[in-house]
This record gives sequence, structure tokens and C-alpha cells, in this order.
Amino acid sequence: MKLTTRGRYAVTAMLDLAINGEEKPVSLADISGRQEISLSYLEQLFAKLRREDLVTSVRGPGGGYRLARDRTTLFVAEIIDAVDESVDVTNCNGKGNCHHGEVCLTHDLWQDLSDRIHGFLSGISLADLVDNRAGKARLGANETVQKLILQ
Amino acid sequence: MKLTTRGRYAVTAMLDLAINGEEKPVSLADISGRQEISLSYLEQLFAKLRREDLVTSVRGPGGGYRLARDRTTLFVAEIIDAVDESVDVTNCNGKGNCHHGEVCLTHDLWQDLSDRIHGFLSGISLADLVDNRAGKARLGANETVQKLILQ
DNA sequence: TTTTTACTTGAGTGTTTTAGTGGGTTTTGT
DNA sequence: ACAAAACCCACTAAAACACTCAAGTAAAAA
Repeated sequence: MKLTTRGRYAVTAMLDLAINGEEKPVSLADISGRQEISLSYLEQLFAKLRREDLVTSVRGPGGGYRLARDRTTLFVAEIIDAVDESVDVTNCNGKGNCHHGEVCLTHDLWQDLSDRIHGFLSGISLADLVDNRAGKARLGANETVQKLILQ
Repeated sequence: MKLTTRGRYAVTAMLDLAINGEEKPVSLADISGRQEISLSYLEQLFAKLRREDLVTSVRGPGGGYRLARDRTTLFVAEIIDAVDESVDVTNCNGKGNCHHGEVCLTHDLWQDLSDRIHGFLSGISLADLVDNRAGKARLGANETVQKLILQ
């Protein structure tokens, strides 16, 4: 499990899809404009997201990308895994031959933590993020989420 | 919140300290040998850990590092924060002036997620990691943790 | 006091990742 | 036919990462 800017971009872009892609597919150019991520970089990310069946694409004019599943069943961990290929976290590839055939203790402990983080992020869906934000940010009482979504 | 090998090294080293530093301070050379992290790199990491009062140092022969607090009150988030300086996650520095003065929606959502991850890791102590491993890894039924700890 | 040991600091370096360019080719709606 | 969009590929500048080297300073044992 890694957590870098690349993963952040991917989650951000997927959130944009979740919010703006209800009716018609969303073009990368739109996302690029709204989220200030370069178009070509988005292309790289979405190639991976598509390969993992997290989005579907529609070609031609008016085309773009859609979430492949309902936002309630698309989880943050999947998105990050899709774009940030995982690292070997144990240094001994789980063979336990770190020092003269001994098991490397703390490596296992870190693996444990890594699993916990992954499990945690596997429980957070895009819908969770979109819905739970009420009252969190700098929204005034009379401002609606819709108001902010409109570009 | 970032999650890189650097943070992993730091957590690994602190776990080593938690396990091997009960009686006397642990030298970086020892950690380097056990965890296969270069001495000079450890020096860089521990300079930061010391600056954030996560460890204390004992100089002179027989010296080394100790956890600054009890392992039950030393949390993973602190360790990662100490060595991985945080990234600006919002792109607009919280000023909300992303697009012609509008609030950047998904940035806030990501910030929300980032906060959740941080909160999650703030709840996991070194003691949690050391204690909870029983039955997790490749331990045979009759092997004790103590057996593995001894280098 | 001398010497060992260990922490401290800063500069430098090779590699990898990031983020982005630029050039194309399909596909498809109008 | 034309334009909009996905798709594909090779490349690259800059940053971050992981690490090394070297020359210190400080403490404590002898």
C-alpha cells in the first residue's frame, strides 16, 4: 500500500466522475479543466482505471468516461491499487530468510499495518465521501452541495 | 498524509526499538544490522524522530536510542508525520480560490479522506502492532514471540 | 586525558517516480 | 466529411527517494 499524489489524483478524478457523471459520460478534458490535472496525465491514469474495470469509456463526440459500478460499491482502496502498483513490503518476499534464515519480525509487523490500512480504505466508497461531507467544509448554512457542483 | 518507503523504514525502526529497547538503549548500528537499513539513512530518520520528541538519545559507549514515551502512547501517524513532511493536499491552500473564486469540491473530499486515514493511523500504537501479531504471521503453534525477538 | 563510541550535520549522487509533451490512430456522432 | 473524443506510444524535465561520504561534536569509560 502506497499513498502518493498519483493516487490522490486518481481518487480526485473518480470523485469528479461520481459527482458530474450522473447523466452523460464525462470527458477527460472536463476533468482536466475542473481539477487542474493535465489531460495527458489523466489519460495515463484512466488507462489503468479502465484496465481494472473501474470505469467504462464511450468513444466519439459526446463520449467520455463513466463509473463502471455504482458509487456505493467503488472503494478507495481499489482506485489506489489500480494506479499505484503495490510495493514489496517485506524485503524478503515473504520467504522469511532475512537474516540467516530467521523470520524478519518487524517486517511482518509492518505488513500487518499495511493490511489494516488497506482494509480501512476498502471500507470507504466514493458515495461515502460524497455524502458525508455535509457540514465538514467551508459551506455556509444556506449553500447547497448542488450549487458548488455546477461548474 | 503520505505513505512511502521512508515512512515504512521509520515505523520499522521504531518497532525494532519497541521490541529490543526494553533494558538498554539501542544503537543505530544494531537496527541497521537487523532491519537492513543503511546506517546513514537511519541517522537522517532518527534526527527527525528526535526533533519531534519521539525518541531520546544516550551518547557515549553503550548509548543509543530509546522510545521517548511508552509504546502504548506512540502512534503510527506521529512517526510518519515526523519523517514525511506533509503535502499540500488541496492545491489551493485552503483558500478556496481554485476556479474563479469557487471552492474546489473534490479537493475537500480528498482532504476529508486524508483526515480519515490520519485519524485511523493515530489510533494505532506501537504496542498494538507488537501485541496483536499473535497468530497472524508464520508462527508455528509452539513458537513464542520471545523466541523470534532474540537476535 | 585519552580513546572509544555514538550522535550530528551537510553535501553529494544515482535511481526512480512524477507529471507532463507531443505525436499520432482509431471510433463515432453530427 | 468533419470534429470530438478515446486510445496509444515514445519521450523527457524535474522532483523525490534512498542512500553514501565525510568531517564534525559530545559523552563516557579506561
